[in-house]
Formats: sequence, structure tokens, C-alpha cells
Amino acid sequence: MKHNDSNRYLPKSSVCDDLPHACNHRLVLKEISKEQSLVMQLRAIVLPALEMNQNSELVSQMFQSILDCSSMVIAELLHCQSDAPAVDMLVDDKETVQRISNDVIEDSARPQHHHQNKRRRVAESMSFETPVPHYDGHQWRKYGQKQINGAKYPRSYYRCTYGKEQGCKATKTVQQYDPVTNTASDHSIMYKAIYYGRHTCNFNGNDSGISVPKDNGETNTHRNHDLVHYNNNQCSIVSVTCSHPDDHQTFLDGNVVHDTYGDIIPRNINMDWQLDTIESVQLDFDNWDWR
DNA sequence: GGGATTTGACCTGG
DNA sequence: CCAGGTCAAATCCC
Repeated sequence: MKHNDSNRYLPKSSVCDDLPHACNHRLVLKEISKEQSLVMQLRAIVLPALEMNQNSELVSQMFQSILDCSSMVIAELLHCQSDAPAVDMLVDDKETVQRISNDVIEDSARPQHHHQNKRRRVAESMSFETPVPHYDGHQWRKYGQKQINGAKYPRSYYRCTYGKEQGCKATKTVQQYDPVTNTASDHSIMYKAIYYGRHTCNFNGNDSGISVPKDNGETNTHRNHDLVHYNNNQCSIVSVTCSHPDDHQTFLDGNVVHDTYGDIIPRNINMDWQLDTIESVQLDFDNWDWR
């Protein structure tokens, strides 16, 4: 577990004890998610500004501690809600959403075929509805895309970027919801992200702790190198992504807002929707009870 | 040139 | 046999 330090921020008793109603859970989740987004925005502005300042490491750690703290609270709330009716953040579908079951067979005990299991066991998966499926604190490499029967949008297949070099077996699939089945109340574009397997990768390859865009960050047009902060074994997103009404995604990169096509969006234009639609992208899977 | 994505082919469980 | 998952060559992009 990588969050020992953050434990000191939380009371020993469950957060749920003081939150008897599901609606309170949702409200708290929403507010904490909002707080997380704001902290991440702030960090995205502050850290690049500090550059190599000697305090940058300390500031980075402080931001990380704050985010760890809220991640712990979110994880705790989600844990509490696993016994409760539908949660907005989790897909309410027993066929696909679930924590890893207790009777999971160890990898080593499984029959080894030339290829990996073609059929995944849904019991080992965990799925989320999210408007920002690509920003969950881990780096993923896409290895396939498939048109699924009856679905309007294709399903994309991702594996951990460090899968090969570190043997991390984590994978995920992302599929955009059909408009007719989209349960989002505001009809924003929603995706279903299903995670398989636990990350065993170790992020230690970055001395500065911050990956620097190849183009020096003026306009972050590279496709896969989102600004990510690595801190020992964990990483979390520094750049902030939010839904855009016309299908674009925008990034708050340093003090520049731009979309996926590299176009810089003037900050005095329509910033309201960007702040309104920002969702939490910090999913702390290390705090899930993977069994 | 290197790394990531795309996409058609292939494999396999149901 | 079909649908879903993966592979790997081709392509793209920095």
C-alpha cells in the first residue's frame, strides 16, 4: 500500500458512520471530487511555475498528500456504498461492475495458453462511468479496438504502458455509451471504463517526478504524454481534462488551456462550462480491496 | 527514429 | 459458428 502517510489525515472510524443517507454520500463524493479537481488544477498551475525551484519537491509532496487524503475519503465512501443502491460514479450493473471476487484463481494456477484468456471473467473487473476515461492516474497503451455487436461506438482495449517491461497485467476497456443508453443526467458524453487486474507496475523512472512534454510545454500537442506526476510508487494526473460540448477534450496544461487538437483556447472564452464539467479523474485503485 | 495508434487477421470460449 | 480479445504490421506523429 502506498498511502501510509495519508492515513494520518483520517479518523480511525469509518467515514460512513456519520453519513447515514445515500444522498449524503453522493453529495460528499461530488464535493470531494470537485475539491480534487480544483487541487489538481491548482497543482497544474503551481508546479510548472516553480520549475526547478528547490521548494518544488516539497510543494509537490504537499499537493500529493492533499490528493491522497481526498482519494482515501472517496475510496472509503465508495466502499460504504458497495452495500447501498446505485451510485452515480459506479455503473449499476451486476453483470459488469464488481470488485474482484473472493474465489479468484491465482494467475499461476490458471492453464497457460499460447494467448491470454480470450474471455475475461467479469467477476475480476471493476467498471466506472466517466466522462474522462483516459485520466485515471495510470498510463495506458492502446492495443486494439473492436466494434461490439449492437453498440454504436467501438470498444477500445488498453494495457498498462509498463506491462511489458514490468509485467504489469492491468488492462482496461473503454467504450462510449450510446446516446439512448446514456444515463448521464446532463447528457454529456459518458464512457464506460472497465478495469481488469491490478497494477503491479512501479513508477520510478523519472528523476524530477514530473514528466515534461517533449515540446517544452508551450503547446502540449503530443498524443500520449499527458502531464503526470509520479511520486514513488504512485502517480496522479497533473493536467486537468474536462468534457467539451463539441466532443473535444481540453487540457489545463500549466497556464494554457488547449484541446486535443493542440489548439490553444483563450482563457477569457467560455471558461464557465469547463469548470462546470470538470470531473474527478483521480481514481485511487490502490485503495480498492483487490482480492 | 522511436514510440503510440490503427486496423485487419487471428485465436478461442461459449 | 460467432463475438470478443489479442496480435502485429502498417501507419502516424513528434
